[in-house]
Amino acid sequence: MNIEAMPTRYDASSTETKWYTAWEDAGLFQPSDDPTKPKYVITIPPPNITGSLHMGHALCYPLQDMIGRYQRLQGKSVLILPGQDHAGIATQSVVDKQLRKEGTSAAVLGREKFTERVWEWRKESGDTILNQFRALGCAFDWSRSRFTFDDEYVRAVLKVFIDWFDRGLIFKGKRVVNWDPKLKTSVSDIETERQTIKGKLYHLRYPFTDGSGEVVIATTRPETMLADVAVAVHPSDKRYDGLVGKTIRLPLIGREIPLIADLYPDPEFGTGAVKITPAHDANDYQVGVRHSLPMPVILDSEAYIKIDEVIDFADAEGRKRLESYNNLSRNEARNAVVKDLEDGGYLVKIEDHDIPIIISDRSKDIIEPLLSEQWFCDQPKLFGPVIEAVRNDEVRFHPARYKEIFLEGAESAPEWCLSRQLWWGHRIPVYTTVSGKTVAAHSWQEAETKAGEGIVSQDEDVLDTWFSSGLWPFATLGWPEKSADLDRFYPTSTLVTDRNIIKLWVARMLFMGYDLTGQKPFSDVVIYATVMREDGRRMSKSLGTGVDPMTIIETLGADALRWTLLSQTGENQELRYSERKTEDARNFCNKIWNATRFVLMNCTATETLQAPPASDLEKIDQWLLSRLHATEIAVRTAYERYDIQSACQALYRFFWSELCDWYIEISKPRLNDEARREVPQWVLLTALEAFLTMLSPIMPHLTEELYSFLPISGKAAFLMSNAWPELPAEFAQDAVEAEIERTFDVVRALRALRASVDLAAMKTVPAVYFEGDLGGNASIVTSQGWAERLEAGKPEGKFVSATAGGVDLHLPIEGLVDKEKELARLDKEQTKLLDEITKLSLRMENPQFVERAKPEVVERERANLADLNDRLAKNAERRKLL
RNA sequence: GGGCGGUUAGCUCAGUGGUAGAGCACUUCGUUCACACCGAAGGGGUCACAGGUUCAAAUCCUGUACCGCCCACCA
Repeated sequence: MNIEAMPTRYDASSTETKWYTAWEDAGLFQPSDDPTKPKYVITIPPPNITGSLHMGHALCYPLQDMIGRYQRLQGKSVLILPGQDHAGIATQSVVDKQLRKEGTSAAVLGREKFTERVWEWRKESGDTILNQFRALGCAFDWSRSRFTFDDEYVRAVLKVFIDWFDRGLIFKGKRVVNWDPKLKTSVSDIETERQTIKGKLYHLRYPFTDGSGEVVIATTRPETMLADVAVAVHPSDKRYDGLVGKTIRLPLIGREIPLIADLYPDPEFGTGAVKITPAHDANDYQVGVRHSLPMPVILDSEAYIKIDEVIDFADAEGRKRLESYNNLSRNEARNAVVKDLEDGGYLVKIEDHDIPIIISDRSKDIIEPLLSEQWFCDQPKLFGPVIEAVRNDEVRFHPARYKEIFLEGAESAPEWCLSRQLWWGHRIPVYTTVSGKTVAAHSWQEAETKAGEGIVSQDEDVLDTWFSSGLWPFATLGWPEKSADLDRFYPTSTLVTDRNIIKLWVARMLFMGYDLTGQKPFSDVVIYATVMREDGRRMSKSLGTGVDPMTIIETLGADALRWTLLSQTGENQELRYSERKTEDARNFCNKIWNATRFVLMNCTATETLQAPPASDLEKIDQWLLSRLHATEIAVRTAYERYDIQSACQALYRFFWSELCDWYIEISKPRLNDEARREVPQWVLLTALEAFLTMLSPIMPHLTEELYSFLPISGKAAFLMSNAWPELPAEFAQDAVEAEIERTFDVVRALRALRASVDLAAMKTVPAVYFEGDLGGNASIVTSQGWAERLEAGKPEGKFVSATAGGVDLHLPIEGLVDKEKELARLDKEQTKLLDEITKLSLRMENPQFVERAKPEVVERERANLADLNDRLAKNAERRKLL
């Protein structure tokens, strides 16, 4: 490397692409073939093919890359397997939206043409996000990339469905589910959002059939009363003593419905009586099941009134009314029903009320709880081994608090609605025979063979996306085939994901893994923080509050962005992003660049250096190596605990403060001296190699570039394939650290003293005097305090003084001392000293403290007090000299 | 309603029993031959509040307030 050619600014963009290509060409993204190496495996959370990079991704994927890079340095054979999720509903609605822009739609095209169209779209732009992971520097094994619609993957999905169907773990049932009337499908909870809107609470009069009075109920959805099948009260509610069992005539319709007792109604709320509409409310549905009530549906799949299931139970007048409501929208029906209730004298009152609604993420339409026939999976049964494994820490969560959160969810898991009324997804492999039997099979032919009779149809629905993603850790490795990869890489090591999908995805992978492979799919689950804006608000594309990571990468670099996010990653549940922080990170990159440039300028010897004999090392060399040793331990233990922010803190402090601010500055005189330069050269190169290696998981590009310049022996082909530093135990020297820190205190005091008399930093003064013991470190004080020489004793003439680290410093003053300024400085010091002395004396005079506190604490405080008193006395003396 | 996390310098955050820390921002000084995306010095905090435990509490316990998230949602 021609050092003169190194610019004084680090250029991230050219460096980053250069090295990414080099690593990939060298095959470094694939696991090592060496069978003796322990393995480390991550299957990344497959992003949706519709996905585009956001700040959450910019944290999640580099975090996995960083863990992988660290494990690789630890000598492991690392596989990080990437891929993508077909993301049924998300993709279908994106493509459908495109079609609508073109004046057509999925419905017009039909199932087959539509699916073809989605495939086309995927080929065009489905890989965008994976390419963005490359820009972030993610060392993923692209040769093993998987898609949940790969042929082998589809086979795995079907096999699981068929096996579980045959074992009775998957079954068809009628339940109230989240229904999206716009997309006309059931949706999972994660695809919905709960909101509260201002609405009305309608109080309605429901008369008894025998004319003996009435029950008043309250509802926010009056239009659903058309499908009411009962009114429920709490059994302990005295107001309804003796009334339960009576029959009510449903207003407008004339249907006769019972007054029943159930634990569901809250006697505190309203009149304590609840109308029961089992087909359109999840709670009502449960009541309906308990009391074997009919469950008529009055809304169609687009949420328009549909009367055929209720019409037969209405009286003549009721039928006429129902006809008038038929095909009205939810809102129209509400208005009509309320008007008719009012006209009929059934409306008691209308109150303002906050009503909870569920919004579909994709369509933004209001979710309708709707009774429909769907496929379900018996999750509660499958959760058994998982609950045990998590409880026993066979699978560990980081941060650990998610363990309890997970267990609570797992223990109360409901049945899992598997079916979606979409076209983009794995079609449910259930076939109906001529005789009406159902059979699950891989194909039409297999179904016929299995059933022993002709098949008339296949189920139209597709599977919930999470069913296929649940197989991710093993289906990507070839399961159910006994493939070499499955044998070699399963179970995987760590799963990194967002806390929002613990139940939806992590839980499914766990029980699918245990049931289907008999092993845990991974050992550790790492939950990372949500990336927020600096003001604490969410980053949201629709609100325009997002920051595009690609723009940041282009202007400030992927390494700077990685540092920004990873250096804020620990056990926190959110972090705040601002571009300013990435500018700081960019500055850190530049500092590393320039410090390395400086070292290279000072290590121009053609042959590489050997470690000097220990006796050649000065205290300051020993100090830096000791700090390096401590930093290595801090960084390694922090990485192991996924406490990335602590690792970053240790690296930052070591590099900027210890290596740059102190060691390099102190070493400059030796580096400029031919005869003495070898030791600091060796120390700098040793520290730099270790530092760059330790930092490389977080800033892979910059560190790789600088490593390539280092004139050291035994270099790895790439820093990425280097080994984690193994530092000799002799590097650790606590006593040297303490001694040097004390010397730095003296230097700081001298600099402050100079500043107090307006002496510019770095402006050399002829002499500084001192009293006390500087050990062998006087030269540090001289050079770092910018003095030509240091002399023992007190100077002649005027001077100002300071005390630190047990040393008195005297700085001669030319001309007059600025008395007022000096007095002010001494006053300030005196106030501070007196304050501390008072506090400390009180403590020392407390016999309880002396008796009960640890002896070393008492001893330390005693010494402190003596020192403070000593400094107070000196302060007084210095006043007299003014 | 239940659970979890948070509240420390102007901002963003470290700090789990022994004299309050970092980065940024701010003030003053400085372009000296690694770096002005830099260096030196400095100002700035009764650690949300109230009790308690302890010789000693930002730190442990109890309660309160506010912010955020999750779960269950009262029709």
